[in-house]
Amino acid sequence: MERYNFTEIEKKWQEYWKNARLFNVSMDDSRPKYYCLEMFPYPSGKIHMGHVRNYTIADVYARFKIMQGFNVLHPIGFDAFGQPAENAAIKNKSHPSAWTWRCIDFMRRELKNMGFSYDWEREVSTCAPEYYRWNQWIFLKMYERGLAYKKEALVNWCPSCETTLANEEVIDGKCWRCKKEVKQKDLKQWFLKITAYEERLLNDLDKLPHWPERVVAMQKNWIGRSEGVEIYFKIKGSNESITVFTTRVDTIFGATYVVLAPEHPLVKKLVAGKPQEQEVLKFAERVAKESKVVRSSADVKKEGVFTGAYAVNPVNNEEIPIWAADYVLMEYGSGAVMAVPTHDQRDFLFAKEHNLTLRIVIEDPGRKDQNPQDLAEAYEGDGIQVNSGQFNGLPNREAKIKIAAWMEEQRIGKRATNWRLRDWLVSRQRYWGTPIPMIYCDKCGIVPVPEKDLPVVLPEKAEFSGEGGNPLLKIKEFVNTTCPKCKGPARRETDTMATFIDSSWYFLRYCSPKSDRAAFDKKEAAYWMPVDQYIGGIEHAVLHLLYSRFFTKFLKDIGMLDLSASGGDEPFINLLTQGMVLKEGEVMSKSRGNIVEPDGMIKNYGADSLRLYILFAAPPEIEMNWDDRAIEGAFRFLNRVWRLLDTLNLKFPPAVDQPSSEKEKTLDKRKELIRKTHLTIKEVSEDIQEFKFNTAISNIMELVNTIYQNIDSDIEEAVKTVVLLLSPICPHMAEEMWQSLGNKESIFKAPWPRFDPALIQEEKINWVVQVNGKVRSNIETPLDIGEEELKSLILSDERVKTWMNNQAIKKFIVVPKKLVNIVI
RNA sequence: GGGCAAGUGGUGGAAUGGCAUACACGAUGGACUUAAAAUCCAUUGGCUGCAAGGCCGUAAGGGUUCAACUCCCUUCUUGCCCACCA
Repeated sequence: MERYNFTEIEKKWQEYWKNARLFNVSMDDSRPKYYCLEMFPYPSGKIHMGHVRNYTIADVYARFKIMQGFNVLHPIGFDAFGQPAENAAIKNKSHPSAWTWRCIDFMRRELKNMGFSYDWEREVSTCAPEYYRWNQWIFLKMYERGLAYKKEALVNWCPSCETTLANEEVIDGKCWRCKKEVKQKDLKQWFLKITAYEERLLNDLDKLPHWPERVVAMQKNWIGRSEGVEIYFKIKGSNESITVFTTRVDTIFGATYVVLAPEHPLVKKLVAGKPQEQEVLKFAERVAKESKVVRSSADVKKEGVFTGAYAVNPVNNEEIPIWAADYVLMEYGSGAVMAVPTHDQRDFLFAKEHNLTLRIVIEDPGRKDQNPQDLAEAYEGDGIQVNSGQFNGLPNREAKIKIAAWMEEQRIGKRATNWRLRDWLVSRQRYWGTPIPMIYCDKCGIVPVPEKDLPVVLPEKAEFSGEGGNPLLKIKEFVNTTCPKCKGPARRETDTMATFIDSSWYFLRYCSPKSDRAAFDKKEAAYWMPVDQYIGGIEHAVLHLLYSRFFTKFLKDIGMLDLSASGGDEPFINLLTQGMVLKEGEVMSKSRGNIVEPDGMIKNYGADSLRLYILFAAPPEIEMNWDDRAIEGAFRFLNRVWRLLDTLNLKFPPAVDQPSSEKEKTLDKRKELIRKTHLTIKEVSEDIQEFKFNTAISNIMELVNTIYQNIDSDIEEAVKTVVLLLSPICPHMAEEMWQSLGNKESIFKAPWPRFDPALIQEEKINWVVQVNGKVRSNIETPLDIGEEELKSLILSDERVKTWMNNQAIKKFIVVPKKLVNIVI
């Protein structure tokens, strides 16, 4: 037989799948549906090993589910808007559109070479007007409901990308894309009111038991709910008051000063006309210029100035100084805090620096009657209230509740919940994105583009010089328009949408990708949604996954999306976050020059070898280290499987007059092989179901090894099983072998094999015998042995006797069918 | 600073209370070959012993248990996330 010609075979079956429309699906109530989704790629030009790993995991699962009888939706598309295309256009003096579509063509071909089971008729690209039209439509729906709004705010500005960024896109004070430092800028920008959903986004995380815990933790962290009390401090000699938020109201009697963020609006008012005015304003100005990175680094010395004004602590009417300091952030809470230096480390450091009053109000149970001046650091633990008026003597946790209630009664405070989540800034001052469908009219103000006028098409003619900001600003035909209300002259919004909007609902578009009546067909979406299995990188744990959850809830609320089948409003039921692919412990990157190209691997070893290797090397969730030599091992294994066909075809019927001892031996071998075959079906099915592909593969390898060890018995059933079990992982070779085994239809029309529990039963038990917990012997017994019989058998074992050395048995522990431990 | 995850042969990893190192990669030796490739066979945690065997061994230390890579505590290291969040 000819050797395994993967190039030819892989091409043959990819053609076959396409022509037979094997993976093109439609609604079918006779079978359970299964929606298997991977995070669609940004078309940067080439697929990389990260994509290969992500999509191979998904593909194995999709094919596995097909064979299990599910109606499997497994789509792909391209997240095609975004800045790299624009940068490439500037660099190559071309157009982002041309660049993007070229990249898409290239990547599509590469994906096809991998043999993924996509329904290619559902492919979407977010940069097509048929797609982004619905971004605009959803935006308008949000605008109608007050969830899209424009406001002037201090926003994150990346000077190098020349655009604004969402909070989620600022990592360590730097731009997530170009890693340059982000500046703060006062701009009027479009926001989506994701905070209107904060409570649901938080609480519904508990309805996602099949999400990785750390993703849930990261989202909880990001939404950042904290409960506490808002307290109102009157300002001495003024009608104004300062609102502060605290989670430690039990320390209120220890508040010895109040601190405002330097940019707090009250600061200017407080210092007006005071001797401190110049100093304070200068300080505020200096802090405002500081970047987020500098300001938020924890080891920086806390700086601040006294405003000259005093506040009144409402619980004891004490007058305490008001300071402005850089360690208080305007973005969080009310931009003002009550400072309790004895019980908050930041306040402690600041108070020490500026010689402010310290008063202990919660006693450290380990150090009673301490002098506050002797403290080396703030005590943030629990204890008993002291110096706290009528609350003295209470444990602080109890006091916390009582003080809050009392303050509400006295109307000097109110229980409050604070959230870290901010509204989503979606305006981008870039060309290559969805135009925000809004019009500015001098007479009518902000006017939304009427639905019938959608899409607002991105004009083709634009110049990409890289200078002078957004190219859309310079396109007169685009900017100048008429007001839909008064028909007078008006201007279009030139900001485009953040591309994370595109990916916040693409999984819905896949359900009916061609629909020109709606973003998605309600019936189709009701059938396919929610996504049963979502697979992608951990880097989207907050951004994309949070935004998609928000969009899904919104679309359900406006009656677009019917998720009654799943009883919730979450888009993704199961989530798998795959690990990265590394080379020698480092991320593959151009600058490091350590990129392994999937294309080259396909050429040398075939897609099946690549798929097999990438799954075998490590469990999907953890990072894997690429090893050029190990993929050869995968290739060798596939050849070893392939050669089984030779063995089968060369087989002669067994000689009739075999000696009886030989016959028995053959029978034994056959039994052994059947047992191993059924055991492997069981193990591999369980492993694939749980994404344990590496052990699934090692189990298949063991079965292949067993076949070779019993090569002179009847191996046909075992070989057939190997081919079936391997088919989701190495689909091309499996199809070819399946055909060689005499099957006329695709292996993916065949049912997933089942095991017979009776056949995997062991005929004997091999007991592990321990003496004092150490393995000392092995004993074989029939299945139905009684405990007494077992005991006497074991105690008569020579090795056991030696180790027991006639000592009395203290305990005799039997683990059924496995192990015995004799304690002496 | 807080949170989460992980640490097992030369390497990737397996075992999640019950024979630690399955399955591979690599290495060494051998068979086949004029030779090479491919393939096949054997060995492959450490120490010790002629051998049978014994002892040690899952980052370090302690604990629970008849039994611990697995559970608990302490420490160290690495990775990720969050972070002057009041």
